Amino acid sequence: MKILFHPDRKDIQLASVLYALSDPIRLSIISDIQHNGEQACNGFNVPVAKSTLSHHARTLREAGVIHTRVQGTQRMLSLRTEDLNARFPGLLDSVLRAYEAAEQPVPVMKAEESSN
Amino acid sequence: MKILFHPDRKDIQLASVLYALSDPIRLSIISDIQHNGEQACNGFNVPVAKSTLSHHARTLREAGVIHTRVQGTQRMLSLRTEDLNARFPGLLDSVLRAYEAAEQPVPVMKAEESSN
DNA sequence: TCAAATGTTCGATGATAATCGAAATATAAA
DNA sequence: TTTATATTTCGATTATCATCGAACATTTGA
Repeated sequence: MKILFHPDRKDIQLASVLYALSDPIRLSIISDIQHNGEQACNGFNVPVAKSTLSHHARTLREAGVIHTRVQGTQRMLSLRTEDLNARFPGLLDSVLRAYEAAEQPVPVMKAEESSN
Repeated sequence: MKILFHPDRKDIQLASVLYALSDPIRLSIISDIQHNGEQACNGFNVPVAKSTLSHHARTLREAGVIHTRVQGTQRMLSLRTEDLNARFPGLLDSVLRAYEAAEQPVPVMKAEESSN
C-alpha cells in the first residue's frame, strides 16, 4: 500500500495553501469537511469525474490543507485545522467564513445529473 | 489614457483573491505596500523583468486586491484594505501576518544582480 | 476465489499562466 | 519638440493545471 505524502507542519507553505484554496471545487471540499467532519471522497457532491476529484484531493493534501487516512477501500479526508492554525493563525477560519458568506457556497449539481 | 479595470467590491471573488495571493512575487508586493504605503511599480524590489511585474500588478488589480492610480508616468499601487475587509473579514490580515512570519519574507535579490 | 466498491494512475487535451525582450504608449522634463 | 522615464502591450516560449475516460490497484464481502 502506497504511503501518502503529507508535508510536516513546518513545511506547509503559505503560497501553496493559498493556491490549493483558490479553486471553487477545492473550497467546496474543505467547506464540506468542516461542516460534516471527516469525509470519504465518494461523499462529496462535486460536478467532476472521480479522477478529477482525486486530483483535487491530492492538491489539498500535498499543500498541507487536508489529511488523508486510508480505511479499507476509502480515503478519509480531514482538515489539518490545528496545523494550519498554528502555522497561519486565522487564515483557515477567514477563508471558510468568506466561502460560507458568498452567494453560491457550493458548486451545486442536481442529483439526476450526478454520474461517474 | 486607458481606463484601468477594478472590480466592484461586491464582485470581488474569494477564489480569485486567493489565487492572486498564491504567488511569492505578488505576496511580496502586497507586503511591501502594507509596510511602505502606496508604491509605484519601480519601487518594488522583485527579481523579474518589468513586463512580468506589470503582469503581476494586473493580476492583483483584476482580482480586487490592489488599486492602481495613475500619476504622471507612474502607477501608484495601494491595497484595497477596506474592500477586502468588508468582503472577507480577517483574510488579508491573516495572509499578511503569515507572510511576515514566514522564514524568507521577501524574494531577496542583491542590488548588484538587479538589472532590467 | 470472484465480484463489487473505492480510489489512483495514465495519457491526452485544451486552457491558462509566468516569463522574457522588444516595441509601443503616455507623460513629464529639458 | 526632443528626450527621458515609467509602464504596458505584444509575441513567443515553456510550464503547469483542470479535465476526462480508461485501465489499474486494493480491499471488502459474497
